[in-house]
Amino acid sequence: MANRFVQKLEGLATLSAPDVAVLERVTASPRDYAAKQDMIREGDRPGPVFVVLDGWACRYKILPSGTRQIMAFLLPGDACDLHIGMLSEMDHSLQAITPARVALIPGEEMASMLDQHPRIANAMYKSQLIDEGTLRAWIVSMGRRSSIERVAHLMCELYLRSIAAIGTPEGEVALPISQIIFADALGMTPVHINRILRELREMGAMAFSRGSLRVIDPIKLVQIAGFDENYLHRRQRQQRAGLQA
Amino acid sequence: MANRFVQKLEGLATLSAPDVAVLERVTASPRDYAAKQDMIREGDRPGPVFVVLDGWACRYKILPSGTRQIMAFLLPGDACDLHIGMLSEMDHSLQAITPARVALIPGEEMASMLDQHPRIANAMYKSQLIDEGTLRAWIVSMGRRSSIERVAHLMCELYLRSIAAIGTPEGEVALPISQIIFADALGMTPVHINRILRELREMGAMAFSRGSLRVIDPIKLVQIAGFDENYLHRRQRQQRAGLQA
DNA sequence: CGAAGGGTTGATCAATTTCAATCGCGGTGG
DNA sequence: CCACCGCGATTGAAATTGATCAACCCTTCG
Repeated sequence: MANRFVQKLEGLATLSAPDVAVLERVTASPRDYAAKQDMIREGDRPGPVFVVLDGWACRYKILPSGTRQIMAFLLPGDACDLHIGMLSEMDHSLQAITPARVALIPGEEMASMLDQHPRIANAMYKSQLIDEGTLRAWIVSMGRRSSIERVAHLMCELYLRSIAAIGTPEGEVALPISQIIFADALGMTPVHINRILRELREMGAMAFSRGSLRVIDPIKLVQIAGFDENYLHRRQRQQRAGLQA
Repeated sequence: MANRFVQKLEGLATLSAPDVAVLERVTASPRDYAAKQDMIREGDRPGPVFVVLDGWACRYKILPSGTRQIMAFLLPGDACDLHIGMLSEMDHSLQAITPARVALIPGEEMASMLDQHPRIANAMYKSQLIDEGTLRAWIVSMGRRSSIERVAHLMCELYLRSIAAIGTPEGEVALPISQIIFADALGMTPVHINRILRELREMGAMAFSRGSLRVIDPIKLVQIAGFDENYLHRRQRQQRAGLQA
């Protein structure tokens, strides 16, 4: 049974048996991180490429004021930048949110893999483009959406990404995220997140509680969020379970 | 005299004469865009890679409500994503802010150049990493900085980037940006931008007027912004004029 | 059993938007 | 040459959103 990383790349390009074998090899000895453990910190010299095989992680930055901003969530199968090693210093930190299993791929190994396996390179570049699009979508949310729209939008995104990554069974999706973490991701206070979640619940759009998201009225949720899934480029992928339906 | 793109890449890696020759060739027939003209729109099928040789451009997205969010500024020498052609649909638009001269490099030509000129590939990947870091820095600003900090931060960024791109003579830097565009980039209203600019002027930190930025007290400005230039990774580059002075 | 870390709620405060006018300048047609 | 127009800049006042401050609750875990 292939790991989440291999599964994800297979969804982005048609890989040969040798391609898969190489991917299996470079992810064969993953490292485990505890929840809240930093994988690498701002200011550190970057080394290997991080690939999350299981669990959730995030990119974040702490400001002088002590507040934190999360800039991205990494779900199973997601990787940090492929060329991370080219820079002399990390400009942000990576942290496990849940206990996580992470493959560390040395820069040279990554380079030769990209060089010798064009299909892998193709899938990984696509994946990176999608990550970048997600970054841009976050900017749009933070800049121009009200807090309820912002929360709804992130929920839509995580709902789809989580299903794509984990392949969840039914209407209820596990998002192992505290309200505090949502606050750090959305640039709001935990207090306000809490109130907005209540509002969304009372509107009958969705209910989030104890790490589990239940989408009650998908159409309403998408509408509130002004959500347009095109930035996730799911058309690139094989199977796709919808949010609209 | 090499164009801005070549100059920028030379700042990121040591290029050979053949490297430079190839770069000159692929940028030899640029296209001109008028101010406010779209280069490509959300939903369009991506084609060639865009490289801005002269003038300013931006990435943006229009929301259903009609508001606009700018996600990045492209200065002379800056390029859009190298692998843009891999996706089936643009998830945002590109627009010239000023009249701009732009090289369009076909995907195949780009691919073979990256393949055959490792130094160019190196420089371009570094450049892309820096662009991504800038994206993340914007998220941090939008999420966790007050409006005065946010404005000050963007001014610091554009001051340094503009000098790096254009090589400006003295204390006064040309930023061909209206207050409306700043508002669209910072997720604020033009009215509020105006008031914040006044405040920064009255504090004696900087003065922005008619497309020209004068940094009056660099230390004060950096302090207000909580600006840490590490995300621009200027250490990667050759010459560097400071903001701290 | 006690402590810690979320989660929840109310009351108040502050930042930013919204609405509404006015101003100024560069360009254009008469 | 000059009045007019359109767009960006500027300012004031009112309305709104979200943050802050302060409790208190609940569950988990050592």
